[in-house]
Amino acid sequence: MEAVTETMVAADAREETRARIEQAALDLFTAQGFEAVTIDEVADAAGISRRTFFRYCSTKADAVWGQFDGHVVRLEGMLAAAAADQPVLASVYAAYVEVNDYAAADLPMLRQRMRLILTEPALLAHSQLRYADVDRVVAAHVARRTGVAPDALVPRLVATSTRAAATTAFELWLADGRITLGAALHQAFDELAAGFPSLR
Amino acid sequence: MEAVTETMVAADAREETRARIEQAALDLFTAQGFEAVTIDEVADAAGISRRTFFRYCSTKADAVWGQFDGHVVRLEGMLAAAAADQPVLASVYAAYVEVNDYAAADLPMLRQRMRLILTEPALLAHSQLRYADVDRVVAAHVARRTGVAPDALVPRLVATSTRAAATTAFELWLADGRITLGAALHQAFDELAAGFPSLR
DNA sequence: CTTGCCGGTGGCACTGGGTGTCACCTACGG
DNA sequence: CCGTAGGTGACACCCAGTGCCACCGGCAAG
Repeated sequence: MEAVTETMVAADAREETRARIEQAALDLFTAQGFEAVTIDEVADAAGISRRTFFRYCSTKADAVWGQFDGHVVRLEGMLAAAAADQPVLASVYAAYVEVNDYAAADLPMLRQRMRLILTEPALLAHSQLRYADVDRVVAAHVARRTGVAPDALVPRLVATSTRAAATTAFELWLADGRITLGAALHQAFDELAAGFPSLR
Repeated sequence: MEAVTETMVAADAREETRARIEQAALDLFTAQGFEAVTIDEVADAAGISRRTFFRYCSTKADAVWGQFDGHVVRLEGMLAAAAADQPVLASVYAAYVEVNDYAAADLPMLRQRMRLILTEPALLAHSQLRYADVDRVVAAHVARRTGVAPDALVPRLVATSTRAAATTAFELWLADGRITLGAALHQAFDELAAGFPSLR
């Protein structure tokens, strides 16, 4: 952090550091495995101290999640803006597809990130905490639209099973290099919403 | 560990120690919270050393899971023994209900365990690793019965979403003191299998 | 009875994630 | 020129988890 910050406002420098940490973490974790890399190594690669790493990422696992909070916020906004006459399940379906509509340039990094999250046990475990936020947002939406409590069966079930569908779509997208993420999401949601027609 | 083992075979003593660790862990975690309790405290309460704790539980989180491996094995057996003419989804449904058919005497401890797992963030995260085993078993069953690969969309999706349904049922059972665990499971699976009819 | 093996245990030291504290430095307004 | 505030690094600390070794009990062979 020397010449880089010269002509930079503080917020920009912060964002730039954040991105450098994330890239260093993704690369090191991909190359050597999540457990095999220490935080000191990530911090060194990002040109900061160990202590500063924890000021940007509250957890080692957090380093791979990027701006996931913004992701959740965008999903929440889409759900809130959904047409009132649209079926609830369809609105969740559409919001999941839209929030995961990445630009082509972002796909390689997304692949790297999701491969780590779904492959490394520690990151898979941690993902449950991040996805819990998503579930709360979806459950609140379903509850609002159906007039029941957010912790009732149907809102919770819709939230967890639609997220399960999205996760499955990501797994499929990662394993099969040909299918589009959007196509995988559509397949998974169609199966789920119809009660698994292909099993009858 | 002195007089207790007098008339005991080694395996019995081991099992008795295991149960003591589990009870101590559940009680301490419930009373003070998972993070606030150190392993030394659990070990002391169970009358063993810290090092021995890790010979029984590979992780602090593992202490609350009891004989979950046996659970998974039983589920696998039920799925393997399912009638060939039964619809696949129904066989998964039935196996989940049957494997969670606890004796009344076991319910308090199950409640304590599940409340911790669903309430404590660290345990919720860890649960993902345990449930991954369940998912593999279910996906393998669905794959076998439908003649596709275990990592194809439908087997994975059935596995993750049925587990989501089971988890939701547990949450409902915990929150609502009146409903039976079996009834909650039935409600959740019925919604899921029919594609959320209550939303139409 | 003694010797030697063997499984379970405890003690100890070490690595690594995460936190609290403090000193420093730099940019800013007075 | 001074004072303050926010970001940073260094250090000390706690705790989860691991490797290693020494010990102690039982048990079979001699």
